[in-house]
Amino acid sequence: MATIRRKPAATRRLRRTSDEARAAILDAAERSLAEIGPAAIRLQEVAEQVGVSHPTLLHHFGSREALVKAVVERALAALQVDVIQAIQGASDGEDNVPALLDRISAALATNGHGRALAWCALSGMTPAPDAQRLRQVAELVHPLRLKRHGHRHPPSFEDTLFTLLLAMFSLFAQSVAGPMMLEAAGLPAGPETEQRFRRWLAGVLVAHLEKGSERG
Amino acid sequence: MATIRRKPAATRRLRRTSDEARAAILDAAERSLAEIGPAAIRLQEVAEQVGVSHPTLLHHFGSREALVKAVVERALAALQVDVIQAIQGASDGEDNVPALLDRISAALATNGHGRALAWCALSGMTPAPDAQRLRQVAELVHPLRLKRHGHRHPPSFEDTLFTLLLAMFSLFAQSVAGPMMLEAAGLPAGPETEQRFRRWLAGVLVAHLEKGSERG
DNA sequence: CGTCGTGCTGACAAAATTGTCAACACCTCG
DNA sequence: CGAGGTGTTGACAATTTTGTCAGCACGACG
Repeated sequence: MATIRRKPAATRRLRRTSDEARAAILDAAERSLAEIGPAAIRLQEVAEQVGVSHPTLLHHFGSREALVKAVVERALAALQVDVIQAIQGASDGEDNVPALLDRISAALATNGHGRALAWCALSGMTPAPDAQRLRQVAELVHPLRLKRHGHRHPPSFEDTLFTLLLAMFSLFAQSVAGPMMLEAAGLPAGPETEQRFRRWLAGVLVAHLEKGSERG
Repeated sequence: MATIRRKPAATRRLRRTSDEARAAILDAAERSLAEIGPAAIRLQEVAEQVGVSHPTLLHHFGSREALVKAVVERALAALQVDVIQAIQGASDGEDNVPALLDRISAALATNGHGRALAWCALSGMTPAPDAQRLRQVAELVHPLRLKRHGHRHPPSFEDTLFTLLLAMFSLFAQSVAGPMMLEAAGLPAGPETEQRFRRWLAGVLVAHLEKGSERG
């Protein structure tokens, strides 16, 4: 049996370490995820972006499903880190809420991570359990709020949690459907308007957080 | 040439009017849309749900793309109607905000229309231009708010618009990512918790809407 | 410099999916 | 009851996409 004929490599073949290859592949796949969603992650297309052939992806990840899973997990982990850093970075004072919202918004925007989160929610993918990150943040913030607050009518922990939830809901929705909603509102689409809304939201949140201390 | 052999129809073949067939097909396709997204709308699967063969879908819609478009347009139109009805139905008084939020939330939940909206936003589908529905609502509500309000520091129209936007963002996000977010918050997932958040949100919104009149 | 591990590839296979087409079946109308 | 219109279908074609596999190529290491 003659051996099967092969084309000689026209150019010097690129050879990466396994980790480098996986990272390059995940980068390309993540772009597809953010643009159209998980269905857009096609082996051929991703391989083309990376500059390799599609069996290479299967070599590194085993199957398309495993690749998608890896992309999603990495994106969500990065988002989590970014959001936590945003919160910690703005924890110097509660009066810096506008900057905090901007940072979280930026974290949701980078690499389409907010959109990736939405795709996950819609696809029914259960990301790695979040270990109740929001609750942890609330447990961190609530004592500070109580300290600031007069002792009459102290706000409940649930109120702090819901306030956080409201902020996350709003920023998440803005990152996913911001342009569509702004258009429906007859507002000029664009980052300026979105930031304007965020500043307004910061005012509402602060007013709520400080409500009651004025009454005491 | 002998004519091609055909299987005789085992059972009496169902025959609908064109409109009936289209509606049945759209119903089945919408279920797929809400469950997994536009990519889940597969001719074979939808046809199976309807109980017809897949060329029937192509006969009625011409192509898969046209079918998806029809599903999306119908879903979004229905959502729009539901939301407007919810707002009008609760327009008897501003103090009925909790009921209003519940109604809009229900509109977003029925038939997964909120999820469909999210899929559209993520897929980059531009639905039929909304004719700035949110703005129209704001223009309806703002005068009422001004009338209720003392004449000192009258709220701006933009403030009313942003308040509406905040409500829509929150309810939209809750309909899409509610369970995921609640879990991250360490709250028990379920409609009770979601309603609880909505009531809390209503309180925040009302407080904001009435703010300033207390100062005057 | 040989050989060994592994990143990488072309060719092929298999399955799924969209779309085409001629023919069939049922209803309506003259 | 015959003819036309149209909803419906099985069979087929073409394309796309995932997955398999044997073998090549490049770097490391003795």
